[in-house]
Parts: sequence; C-alpha cells; structure tokens
Amino acid sequence: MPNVQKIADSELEILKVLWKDSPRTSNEIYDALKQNKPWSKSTVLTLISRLAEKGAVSSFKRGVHFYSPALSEREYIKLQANSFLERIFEGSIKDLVAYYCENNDLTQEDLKELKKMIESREE
Amino acid sequence: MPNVQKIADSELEILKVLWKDSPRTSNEIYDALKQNKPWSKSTVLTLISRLAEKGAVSSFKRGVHFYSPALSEREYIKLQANSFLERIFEGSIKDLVAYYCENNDLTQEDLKELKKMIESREE
DNA sequence: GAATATATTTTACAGATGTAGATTTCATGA
DNA sequence: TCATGAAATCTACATCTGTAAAATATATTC
Repeated sequence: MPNVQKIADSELEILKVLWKDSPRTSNEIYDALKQNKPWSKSTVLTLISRLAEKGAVSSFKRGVHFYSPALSEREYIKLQANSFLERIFEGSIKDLVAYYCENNDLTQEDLKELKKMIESREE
Repeated sequence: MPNVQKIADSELEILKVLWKDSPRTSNEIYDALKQNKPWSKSTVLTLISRLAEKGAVSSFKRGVHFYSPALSEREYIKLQANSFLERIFEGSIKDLVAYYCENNDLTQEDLKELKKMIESREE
C-alpha cells in the first residue's frame, strides 16, 4: 500500500473514476466526471498530479499518459473505516454497530439479513 | 443544532474537552489539553474563536470568558456517522455493518451481543 | 519540417487549517 | 488611579484544498 497521506475530497473523485476502470487517460477521466463534476481539464490534471505526488495513482506513457490507482478501493475503505472507528467510537465495533442499528431505520429485512450475517460468523 | 460547518481536527480537540465538562475558561481548556496537545495558549484561543465563528461553541463572560459547546457530542457523532455512511457505503447501513463484521476480529462474545442487539430490534 | 492541436506542467489565487507571536484590552492589587 | 499581569484579539505564515488560466511540451497533419 502506497504511503497515502490525506486524500482530499476532490482528489477522491478521480480515484473513484479510476477504480471503475483503469488505466485511463486524463481525457477519459475528464469525460467520466463531466456529469457530476464539470471541472476543467486543467483542474482534472491538477488533481491527478496531486494524487501522483501522494503516491495514490501511477501512470505510464504510451503516446499519451495513462493513469491507474495505486491505492485500491478496498484499501481506501479500510483506511477510512479504521480511522472512523477510532475517531468516533474509540475502536469499539460493537458501539459502532449499536449506533447504526439504534439511530437509523433498518427494515425488518435488513435486520434479518444482518442477523444471518452474524450467525454465519458465529463459531 | 447550530449551523456547523466543517470542524477541523484541531478544533475538535477543544470540543472534546468541553464535552467532558463545561463551561470552562480558556486556561482550563489549555490545561486539559496540555498532556496530549501541548499547544500554546494563543493556539488554544485561536481554535476556540474559530469554533465560535462556526457556531460550535458559545461563551459568557463573568470576569473572564467561559466557553461551552454549542454542538453536543451526540449531534457531532450523528453528523459524522451520516457523512461517513454516505461517503463510504453509499448510505447502506447493511453494507457498513457487514463490512465491520467481516473485516475485523470480533470475538464470539461480541457476535453474541450484536446478535442480541439486532434481535431486540426485530419486529 | 512547420503549423496546429492536444496534453502536461507551471503558476495562481482564495479559503481552510495548524500553529503561534504581537498587540491590545481589561481586571485587580497597591 | 496606575501599574501589572493575564486574557483576548489581531496578525502572520506555511501548507493544503478547490479551482483554473498561462505557458510549455509533444504529437499529428500537411
């Protein structure tokens, strides 16, 4: 796993695109973002290069540059999930799960599925 | 709930102190932080005033100023929990709970308790 | 190879954050 | 009431983030 410092929100958008499919060129990334994040090509390139500095994307050049994530979505989620768990629930998964179960509307189906999931992990 | 914009990590340290006990003076906050965050008094005051601007702490003056959180820990956790849920698990609590159950070492006890918790909410 | 189009890098700039010194205000004791 | 010391505000400054224009390098076409 690369030495990934903080990844800014806008940078994350680039990674999300690359996680869907890579390698991609800056133009392809630009196009993929056009709908939700209508940034200039320049902005897209800036974000890519910041990610590259942070070691979160790699690239190779075949005519034009092609970019790939150097940090997988799985790894990213893991980092976020751990940091959130620590920051907010002092590392207690039980507290975290309890919080979400108590404070949100889970349907009976959801509860059933969760129970199944837990049972499948029980001994 | 105050109109709380982003609360920076360092600002959060102030709030944590105030959540433990309030109102407190800037000196008391400074003292409480000394161990973990040996910041200058000036820094502490800067953070307090940024929090005040953001509407996250209030104060009154009796001789010296006393500060209190205007955002409760409960509210803060709620904001964080919601934003995390959306950002990382696209709003699916099921996915979130599943993630933590699958990717961490929960003891049999933990699982049992979680199951109980879920059962208690079932139907 | 020169002109042009396109991709990449540099520079920019405002706002947020981490950190704190300098300055001012204010309460309090002499 | 004046000095003094503490508290509060103002100013500062580097780094990060969001956003992009300007400049440059590179590929492509005639």
